[in-house]
Amino acid sequence: MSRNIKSANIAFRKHDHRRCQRELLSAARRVCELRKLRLTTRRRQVLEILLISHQPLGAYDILAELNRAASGERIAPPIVYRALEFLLAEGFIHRIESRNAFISCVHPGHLCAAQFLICRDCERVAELENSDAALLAQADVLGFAVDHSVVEITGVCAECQKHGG
Amino acid sequence: MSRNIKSANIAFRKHDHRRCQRELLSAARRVCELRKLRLTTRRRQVLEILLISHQPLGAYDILAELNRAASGERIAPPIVYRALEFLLAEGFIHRIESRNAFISCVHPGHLCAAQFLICRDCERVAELENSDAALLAQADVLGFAVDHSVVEITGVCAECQKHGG
DNA sequence: CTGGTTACGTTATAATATAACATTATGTCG
DNA sequence: CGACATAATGTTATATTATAACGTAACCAG
Repeated sequence: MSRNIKSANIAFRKHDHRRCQRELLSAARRVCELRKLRLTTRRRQVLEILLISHQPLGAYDILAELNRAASGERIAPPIVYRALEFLLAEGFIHRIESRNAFISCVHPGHLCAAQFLICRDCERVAELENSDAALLAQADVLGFAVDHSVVEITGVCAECQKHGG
Repeated sequence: MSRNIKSANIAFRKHDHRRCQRELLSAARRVCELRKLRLTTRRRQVLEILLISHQPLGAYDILAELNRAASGERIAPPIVYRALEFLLAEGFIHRIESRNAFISCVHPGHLCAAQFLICRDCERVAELENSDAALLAQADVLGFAVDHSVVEITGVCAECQKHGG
């Protein structure tokens, strides 16, 4: 559990983010190779944009970033949404439903049931990896076959509680 | 726990829904009276539409229903969104983030941390009342002050597993 | 090198949500 | 009562998020 909490906290801890970016990108490359999938330029670009920070971005933010980078081109929404769809399916990113936004996964390719702590002050998002045993047990009692879980907790992070007063 | 599971299951169990509707509506009335709030015609209409079933409805579905009922009037989106905002704030309904939809609460006014089991076959939604102790404990360890939680589990309900094969 | 498949590009539009401001209803206090 | 303050509703326009539909290009298996 302490490992999870530590890893969960990555967005909140100081770390060598250049390296973090590089590692997450090459992890994605490796996973794609293993799965015989194509991490095409577009897909990589979208992933790279999400890897710039550990914050969630809207599809149109990503779109704007793409269009800003590639001056001249005029990229349209479906391109971004298709790349996002791929990255989601392979577990390289997550969708934050309560924000209509997307965020890079800190355990790429695991297809884990992620849980998020979202600070409404600083907007940072921590990803926890724990699955919720109690809830899954309850689903099981009801005979409900779980596919996908969305767990998004909004509140104020420790740091903002100190600073914000 | 068995009580929760039972109540959770209301959308899935046969029950006297006329009565269920009446009870949930009068519960809302009582809560508003207690809190000195106005359950105006519009707000009541929107709640009634959501009480027609235990299924989630989109804002524009509700809008269409309002406009169909009141022939002649041409009600606009902000009216619906404002009523929804009120009903959400008072805990009479919930928002299902992963569907951009709204659903009546089976414990009106409790401001409970609801959790949902959403069947992707029959689209029915069960509301569980349990809060997730493990997750909250973990948030606590991180010093994160929880405000609001979104827990939405998608899968296939027991009934659809039998029928769908 | 050709036919099937996958990914990308383009246009248009659907679906969801809110800003901004005008109007009406409600409660309250002299 | 009646005038004010507040809350709620109504109206117009527009922002934001997402997808349908169809054509083109890239890839790769035989």
